[in-house]
Amino acid sequence: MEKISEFTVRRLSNYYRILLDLEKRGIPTVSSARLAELGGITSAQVRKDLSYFGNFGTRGLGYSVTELKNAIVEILGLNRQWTMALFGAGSLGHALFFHEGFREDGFYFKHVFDVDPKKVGTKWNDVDITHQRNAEEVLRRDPVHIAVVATPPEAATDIIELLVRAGTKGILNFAPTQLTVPDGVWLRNVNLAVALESLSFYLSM
Amino acid sequence: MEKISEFTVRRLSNYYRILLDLEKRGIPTVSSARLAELGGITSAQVRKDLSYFGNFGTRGLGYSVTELKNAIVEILGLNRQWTMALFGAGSLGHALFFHEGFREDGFYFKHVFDVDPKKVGTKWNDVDITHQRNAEEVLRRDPVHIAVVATPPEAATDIIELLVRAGTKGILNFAPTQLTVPDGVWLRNVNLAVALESLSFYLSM
DNA sequence: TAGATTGTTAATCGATTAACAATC
DNA sequence: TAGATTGTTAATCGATTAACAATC
Repeated sequence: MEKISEFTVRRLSNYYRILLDLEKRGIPTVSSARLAELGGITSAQVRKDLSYFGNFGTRGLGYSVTELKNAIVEILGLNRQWTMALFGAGSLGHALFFHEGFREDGFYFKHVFDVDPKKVGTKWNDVDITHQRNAEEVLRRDPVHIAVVATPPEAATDIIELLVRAGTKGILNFAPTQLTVPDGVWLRNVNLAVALESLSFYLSM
Repeated sequence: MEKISEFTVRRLSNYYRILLDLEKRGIPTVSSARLAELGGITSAQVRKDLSYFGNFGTRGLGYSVTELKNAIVEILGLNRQWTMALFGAGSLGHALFFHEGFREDGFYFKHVFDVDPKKVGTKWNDVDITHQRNAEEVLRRDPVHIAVVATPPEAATDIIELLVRAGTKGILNFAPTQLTVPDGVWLRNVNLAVALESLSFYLSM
């Protein structure tokens, strides 16, 4: 397979959400031009993105909403369950754990780790909050696909190292810490401050 | 001023955080090569990014950590207070409201809006939670620089419209809704599902 | 001075867009 | 068939990197 850029993958996520909405509204087909309009991009971009993965449309007619949605579900790997472990049971961790959209997409939390003795031993839904010192052992015994790091920045580096040792292959990091991972491990950073600072930059102009 | 890309602005945010850390560790100077190493990019990229805004270094010696940090603070507009309004007092809104890093950077919430009668009338710290139907009036009387939207996706479109009417110029949107704003209004989207779907895509390969 | 490192220009790389033959 | 729209190639645009003169 030709190398797929992160840009393309992010747009696929967007097409997926747009198609879900069209399907809910009972719209049977969509053209690349309409999909582009709804996504705020060009129709050439839409067709180019899809062309990496196959031919999903019909010339003259466009795309079947349901078929294209199902194809993107396959491409993004959303046709199965993804297990996750949460590090950090603070307010951000809480928001992520209880975020409806994740479970609907097939992502669900199996483990929660924290260092706060007041939290360790309690439960969120039916998931125990475990002390972080046991995380490596727990994840070796009962691995997850993805770890979500929502701890203070100082804690993130150690957590990444234990995750690599435990064999976790996907990491979503919310801590504003520069992290590196070996080949074969996928790391995505979400930095809330960066988005705000981009606004303050453009608002200052 | 030459047009500055969003890529450059995001890297400036990163340089800022790296420089804060170097300063805290008492390191007086840094070269573009070292800054690049810490940020996981190339030294040419660092020098190019900075060159849009001025000459901050000394040939042969590199950059003064404190001076460069202060210069970036100016560039990003972090040398002042930014007022914000939060829409949606759910668990994500709660996490954002109580997020330490924002206030440290000069961003703070002045208003919180929600539609839940159980929440309206209560307070977070010293900020009243107000019914969303009064948001436009409140924001006209007491405007903010930035609105943060952490509501269900169905609510986002109406909120964006009221914000535009109220004259709010910066919007940080967490709702997975395709939104458009007129010229002069800056919108940034943060979509948590997109980051996870990018992981599931690459993990599926 | 000699070594180090910036600031900037030119070259490269990769992503987006335009254009159009294929075809429903 | 005629009009519409895909899939793909080539052209364009913009971002990154290499290279190096300037200079501390």
